Amino acid sequence: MDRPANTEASNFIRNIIDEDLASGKHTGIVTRFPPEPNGYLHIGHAKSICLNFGLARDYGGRCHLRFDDTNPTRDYEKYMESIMEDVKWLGFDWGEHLYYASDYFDQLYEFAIKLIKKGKAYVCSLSPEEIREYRGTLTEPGRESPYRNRSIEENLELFERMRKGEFADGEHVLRAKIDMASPNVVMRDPTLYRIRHLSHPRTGDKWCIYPMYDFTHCLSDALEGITHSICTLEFENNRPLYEWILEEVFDGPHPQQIEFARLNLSYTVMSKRKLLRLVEEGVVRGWDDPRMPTIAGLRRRGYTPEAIRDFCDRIGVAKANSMVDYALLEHCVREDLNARAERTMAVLKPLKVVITNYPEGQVEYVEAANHPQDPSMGTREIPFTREIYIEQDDFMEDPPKKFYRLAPGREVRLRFAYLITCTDVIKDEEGNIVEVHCTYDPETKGGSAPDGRKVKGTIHWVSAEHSIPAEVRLYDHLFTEENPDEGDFMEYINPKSLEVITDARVEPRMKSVKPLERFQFERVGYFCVDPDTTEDRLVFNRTVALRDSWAKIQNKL
RNA sequence: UGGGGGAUCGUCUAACGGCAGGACGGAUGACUCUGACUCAUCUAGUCUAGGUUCGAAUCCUAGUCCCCCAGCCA
Repeated sequence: MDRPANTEASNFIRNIIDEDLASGKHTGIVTRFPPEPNGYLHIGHAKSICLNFGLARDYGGRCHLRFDDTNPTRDYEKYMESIMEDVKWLGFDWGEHLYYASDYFDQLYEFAIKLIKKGKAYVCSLSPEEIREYRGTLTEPGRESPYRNRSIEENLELFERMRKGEFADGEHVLRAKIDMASPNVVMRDPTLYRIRHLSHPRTGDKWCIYPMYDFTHCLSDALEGITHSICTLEFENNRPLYEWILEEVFDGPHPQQIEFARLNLSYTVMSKRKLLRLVEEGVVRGWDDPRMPTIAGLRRRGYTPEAIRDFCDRIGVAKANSMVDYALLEHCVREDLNARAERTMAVLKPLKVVITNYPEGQVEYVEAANHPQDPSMGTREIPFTREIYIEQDDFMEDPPKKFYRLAPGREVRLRFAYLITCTDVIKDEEGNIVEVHCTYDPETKGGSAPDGRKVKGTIHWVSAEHSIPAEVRLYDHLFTEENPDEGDFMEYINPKSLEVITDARVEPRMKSVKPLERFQFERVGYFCVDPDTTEDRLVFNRTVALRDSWAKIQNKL
């Protein structure tokens, strides 16, 4: 069911690669996906993953997975596994090319020494506050550190003593000697190494000095032979530094940094910090809550890797900040699931229907196609009985003109079963409809009338006796605002983002489903079996509702 | 009133001096044992003002608006 990748899609990065290949600058390409393992991957990362791995695939190159673990952070390891799982689940393979920035610490240290020896780096003993003051502002140049002109020998000795652990955190840093008057503040003698007496999840206590991102990233790219180092827009200011470092210390070919706009999706937030807050403050049930834009959340919600990849192909790659409509993601998953999801009938909000002329105790089975366009998916037998459930929304006592479902005196088709006509409406003391009585036409088994009469409406149903109960979780946007980042996002949390239905009824065949299996509940939507499902409790997540043109008509009435 | 980027239908994105195209959304209709799917038609755009040119989204000039940068985070 795999759709071929859209390799035609043109974007500015492909144009650059095409030129590099045509000019002979490169004979092949190498990209990388370099997450910092301090959070779960989200749909924004998926854009980067699809871009980097997709480029490697389409140009016959390779893409590395590199954990950017430069900062000694305790919980790096707990995220690494989920990141690898998510990348694999999305359908990408880094093969042998799994790397860790921390693997380069030895080489990075040597590069730092080389820089010092060239007189292009120095140990600065200003305090963090002083460094900030000396840096100047966006409109005023910075001032040179009083330690800027230490001798190479002194710098070498100090840096060595930093490495040996002779100083406390914050006492000294290694800085590049560039230009304190640069209009680009990134170039005002940026910090390259800082002291951190912390053990690193991968290098343990070997180091107490750790390189900064700017120093690590360009050299890691170069060491791995990356040709095109693709990152997001906020690193544009860092590109001159990326190039400066390589120019000063790296002898081989230099990777080219290219920046693109990160993904923004309407009605959601994407920053790790904000997603973490949602988890920590209990707004959602965890990183894999089906309302989260995380890969784990989307997976639990029932999204397929194919749908996510298709989405990433369709949104394109450019440099302009943009906000993609959530409806596009929904379109992609509907398109994929329409083709591959087995159909079944489920009644979310049951209304009992008694077919008064159907023999009590009788059970017969009707045959139903598992997919209307794909006969290879087979058929199933569904029990039909005197008492059934239909959707409350499929009955109206006093229907408007365009309503063509069940109503007093109206005939509709029960999907795959019989034509029934409503004869009575039963209400409780408060006037609520509790039951509907109908008669069926025994000549219409299977759903068509021998006399050729047409019925406009077809509704879904389940046997009252044979159907089994299920919990169904309906989801809506997590935020009420299209752009929750404008203002305090916590104020825009959608109180109705989750609706739990505990008394839905599903076909008896659903007894044996497995977590993450996906179905289309006919006329309702696409649903996925939640891992909360147990032997005696079925739980479904609504991935996305079917398009509903009746709802649109209703809105206009 | 520093520097770096960006601006094309409502949204996302193509067009590299030569017919502004696609997708999503929206609208209308056809089909239909899912008001689904599918199909058809329609909708709607080059930030502004000048200039160069036979011809400008594209080149030039001047504006406007938006984003990023002052972590020993990435």
